[in-house]
Amino acid sequence: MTTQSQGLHTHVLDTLGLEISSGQCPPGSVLRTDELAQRFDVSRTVIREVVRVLESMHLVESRRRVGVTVRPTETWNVYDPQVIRWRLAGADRPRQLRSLTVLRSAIEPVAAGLAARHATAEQCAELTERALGMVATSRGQQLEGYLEHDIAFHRIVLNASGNEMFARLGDVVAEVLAGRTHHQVMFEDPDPAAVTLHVRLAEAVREGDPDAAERITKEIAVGALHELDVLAP
Amino acid sequence: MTTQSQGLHTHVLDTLGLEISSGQCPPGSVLRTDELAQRFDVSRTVIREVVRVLESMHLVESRRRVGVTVRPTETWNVYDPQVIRWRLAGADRPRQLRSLTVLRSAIEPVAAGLAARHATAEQCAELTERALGMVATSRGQQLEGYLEHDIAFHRIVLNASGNEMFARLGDVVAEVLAGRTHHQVMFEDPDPAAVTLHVRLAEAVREGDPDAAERITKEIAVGALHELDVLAP
DNA sequence: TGTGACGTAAACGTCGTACTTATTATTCCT
DNA sequence: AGGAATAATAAGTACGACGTTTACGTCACA
Repeated sequence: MTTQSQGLHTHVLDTLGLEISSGQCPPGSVLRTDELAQRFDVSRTVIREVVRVLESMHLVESRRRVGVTVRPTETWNVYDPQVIRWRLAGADRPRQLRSLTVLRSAIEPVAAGLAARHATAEQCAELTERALGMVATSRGQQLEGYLEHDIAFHRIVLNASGNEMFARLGDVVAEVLAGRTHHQVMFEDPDPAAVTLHVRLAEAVREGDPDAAERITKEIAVGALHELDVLAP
Repeated sequence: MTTQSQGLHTHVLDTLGLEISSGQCPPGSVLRTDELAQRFDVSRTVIREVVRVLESMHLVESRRRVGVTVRPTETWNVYDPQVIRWRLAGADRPRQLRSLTVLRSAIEPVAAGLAARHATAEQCAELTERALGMVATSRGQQLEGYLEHDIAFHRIVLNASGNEMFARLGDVVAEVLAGRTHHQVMFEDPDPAAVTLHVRLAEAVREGDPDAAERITKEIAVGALHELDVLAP
């Protein structure tokens, strides 16, 4: 489901990554390259390359004479978008969503403040456009359209902050928003208050008011956290 | 220099990663697996595994009939500790240090607030211990000892926040602090004000005062940013 | 002259096998 | 029982072959 067929490597990586991050292969489990090669009906070469990638994500550790052991959760590269995707698709999506939302609540207000200082005219324009898009799709079960605008909106803010680390968090935010829309039980239209806050944030950025931008973004974050508390205890 | 000789793979990966992230192979450059194999005097197998890892970090992209092309900076996994290490060791360490410090200034105050709520007695004890260690090593050119305590201190705060994403930022903070101490021109002892703030933060966490913890951490962050402005324009 | 189809070669992708090396477990000797 | 020699195991590395995709040049045709 996650991957089409763009290469054996991708398929095996995706399957193993998902199995590991979903806890199906708990930390300490041992995998053997030969077994994996047999199981996926691919050569050991492919398996080795996959293992090397998983190793670079600190999901596994490969030692001679012992095999490929799954490492404890604390060592995983949880900022790797791939890992995030796997974990959001797996077992404890709620816990994961909460962690990520808390992270957002720390980052995005600061990023919005910086954006209010550094945003270009073009960025302000697109931000407003996206906010209006959110308004337009906020009623009548247009969740997919709303999601698209929402993701774009937050991505612009993060980019406009001018900080590379913030900007690169755009993918993470996208995963979170998408995860919320798709997996969560979202039978209702988005919270009107949130929509309003996005419009006001676009204004604050356009007017170059860092304090307002930061404050408003904090409100958005609080709302998101509250939403999680309500929907997933 | 970065790596001893724990495997050909590691050596090649480290060399190539450094060359790419230092801009020596600018985005758009094309590498050929055969050439690399020849250059490092290893088999294509090793090169392929390295390329796969670099690909998973989004540093390169491998396409048939084209070769391995270096991707633009915006796509790199800048949260990967390995990438961070490479970039800090490379050309634009100043810019990198600034980005990371801004990131810290967003994360750590929130993390400290959470730590004040969630920290265990044991964590409080070790935090105080580390703060005292910083005091003890703050004078008389004991930079290495100070660094060790500093890193441990911030790691405890991030861990005590109870948020996995924050906790995993410990490595990043460690890299930043180490980079500052080692590469920056630090001919003087640490700022006494910073030392005091750490002691006060340990107190605030111990007393379970989230607001104070957040405020004090913000001051620490401001100090770190200011220090950067002074030392690297 | 411009445009399209077509063929070709260059590079990665995959495979199988053989060999090397590190590490663990076992055995054997004292 | 304890320690040293030894065997077994699984990953690490190498090499060579073939498959597959695809950029690019060629040629024919309008």
